[in-house]
Amino acid sequence: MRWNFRRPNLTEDDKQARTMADIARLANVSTPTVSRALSNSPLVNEATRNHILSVANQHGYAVNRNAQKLRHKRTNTIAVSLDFHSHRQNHISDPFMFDLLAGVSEALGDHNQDLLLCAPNHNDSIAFQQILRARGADGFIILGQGHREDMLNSFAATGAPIVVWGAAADNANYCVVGSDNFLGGQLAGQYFLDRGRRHLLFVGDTSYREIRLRWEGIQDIATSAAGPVAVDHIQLSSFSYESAYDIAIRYLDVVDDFRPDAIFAGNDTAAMAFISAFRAAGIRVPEDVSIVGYNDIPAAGYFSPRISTIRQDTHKAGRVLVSKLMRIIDGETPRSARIKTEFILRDT
Amino acid sequence: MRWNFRRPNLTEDDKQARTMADIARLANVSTPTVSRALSNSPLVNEATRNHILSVANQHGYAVNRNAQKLRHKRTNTIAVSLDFHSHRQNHISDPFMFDLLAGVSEALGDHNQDLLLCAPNHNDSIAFQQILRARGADGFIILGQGHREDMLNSFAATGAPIVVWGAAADNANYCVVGSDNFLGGQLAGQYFLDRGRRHLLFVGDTSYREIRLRWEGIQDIATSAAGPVAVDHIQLSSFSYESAYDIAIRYLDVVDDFRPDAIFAGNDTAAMAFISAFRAAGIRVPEDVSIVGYNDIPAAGYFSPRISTIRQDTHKAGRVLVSKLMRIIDGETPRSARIKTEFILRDT
DNA sequence: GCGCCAATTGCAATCGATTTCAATTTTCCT
DNA sequence: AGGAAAATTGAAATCGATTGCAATTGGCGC
Repeated sequence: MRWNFRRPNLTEDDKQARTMADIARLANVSTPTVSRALSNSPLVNEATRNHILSVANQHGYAVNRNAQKLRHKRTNTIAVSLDFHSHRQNHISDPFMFDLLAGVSEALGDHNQDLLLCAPNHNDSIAFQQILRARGADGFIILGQGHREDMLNSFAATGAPIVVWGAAADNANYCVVGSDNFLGGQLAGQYFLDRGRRHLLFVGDTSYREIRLRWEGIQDIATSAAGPVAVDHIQLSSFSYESAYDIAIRYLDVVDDFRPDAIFAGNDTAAMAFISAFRAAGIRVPEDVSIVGYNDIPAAGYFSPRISTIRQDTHKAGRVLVSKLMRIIDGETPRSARIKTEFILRDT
Repeated sequence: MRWNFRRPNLTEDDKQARTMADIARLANVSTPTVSRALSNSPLVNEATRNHILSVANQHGYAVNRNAQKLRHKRTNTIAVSLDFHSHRQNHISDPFMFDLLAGVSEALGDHNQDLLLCAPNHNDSIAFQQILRARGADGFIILGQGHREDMLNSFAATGAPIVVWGAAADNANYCVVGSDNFLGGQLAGQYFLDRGRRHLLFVGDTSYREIRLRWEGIQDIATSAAGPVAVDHIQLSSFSYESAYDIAIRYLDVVDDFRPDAIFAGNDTAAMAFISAFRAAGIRVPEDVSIVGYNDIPAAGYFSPRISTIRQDTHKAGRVLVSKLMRIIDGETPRSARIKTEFILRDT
């Protein structure tokens, strides 16, 4: 029983100083007074408080969070749902989610909230409901791409405090924070037009709303441009490099009438795959084809050629998600938000 | 107050069915009976249990976990410490930690444990102790590179149930799970020798024990080889691509007597940086120089050239970390473990 | 019909904190 | 000095579950 080992250099009293009652006894006061002292209540005399605090410190006392949560009916815990499984299944290798999680973790720390990390097995809201009902957390931050929107709507309709990373549907009744995907598409489109490109190609899985918005952004720029601009689209079904590479090769085989001079990829990995495939086919990048990715993953900066891309401020995103959720828990109904999205010019 | 919204299609009773007492009243039994029914105690009559279960289900009842934890003095929660801050600061872009976290998350789920994600501000054990004392978790899984080993030793000495990802020091009194770094180094070294390479260069920050072991592994192979084999070393101080690239360039400038014909990099990102720098200097890879990385990040597979590397089974790692910790919590003292480490042959 | 044992069930105490309210002491003013 | 008001403190109830022990019921053998 290694963990019952007791540090040798502490006083006899210490072994029992685990509860508030212990501290109270040691400090010659009652439990309520200890409680008040520890929570900085103005009701307790300063001298008394200092005494209690020093006793508590000496004994390395920490308030039992479970008792506290039970009594307060508030957990100061936020559940973060991250679908590792589909992340793996879709071969998403972008470190994007990790950065987002880091931002959320940091922001929750600033708000003194604990982070309960959940990986929902099924994409239904029952598991979520249970966590709330069991008072395991006060609210939810839902990360990961491609949520069942109807599920989230009904979950939010129960009054559950949630914020969701992604792109908001028009009928969403919950708070969504995400990149400005439409703008991202416009930025890429404008860049292409500025370079005189006229045959644009969008590569990405438009069954995801976020990706679809990127597509719509580039279409928007194309239609409002002076002169004719074509926008084609290749559907992707996986986020993996290999899959994108295969699709690029197949595309080159099949299509011989239309040859794009600019490609906007839904993510950087796909952009790299297309560059490799095109180069293998003797098409020069960026001379023959301009390429823009999305997310600005580290590899985008050191791929050869260095990939121009759309960057979103992930750290800020985490912060915004948390602050929105805290406001929801406090009774407000903050609006959905889009975070800053910028074009990163590199070689392609 | 959006979250006080009540679903309209439920019965009147429902609004009060939040506690065990509510369910007891609705089922015409006492609270202890409900408790026993829900925990599948053999003490309760089967018919009674079924009735109670159906009532509880109907009302979407979930046991209050905080009350339960308080009473049981066991939280069924594992704290996972992940130092996002130093991760960012060191510009670690490998998705390695994310994969590890995914594995841990999945394994904890299988063990019915909740995952409390902590990002310790200071690298001292006080914050950890507090979590244990406050009964926020039953044990710790510590991820991330470069822990203060003395800190972990003293933490473990208090009897805290912990497992640590990394490489074990000889005097470590806690359970460590990690890649077989020494073997990884040997594998890389053997590969080089098999190709007839004689001037090996190790690139990595040997102040990390894990990295140092990789270095020692390749040295081991070199010294036991037939004939003379040189092993040089370049110290890295950051995990970023840019930093490694700069160091590679500087190295090429300074050194003109010794020209390595094989490079083993402490991580794939550094391997890519060195390849780029060497190629920019007109050195051919893999013709003039063989290169092996570590971790097998996705980019290693689609960098050009595709990078040979050492892969560790991250998912397995998460599983092992968790099972070791559960055993520690159950009173055993499992031994440290190394997980499978294999050489991945690609172009370099 | 009676006593005994096994099977169910409920009462009350408990886990460790917080909060209401009452009790006590101090302070301060006239 | 007298007394109201303010400042401290503690007793007891409470949060929502679990468990030891006692109480009730039914079954069975004789």
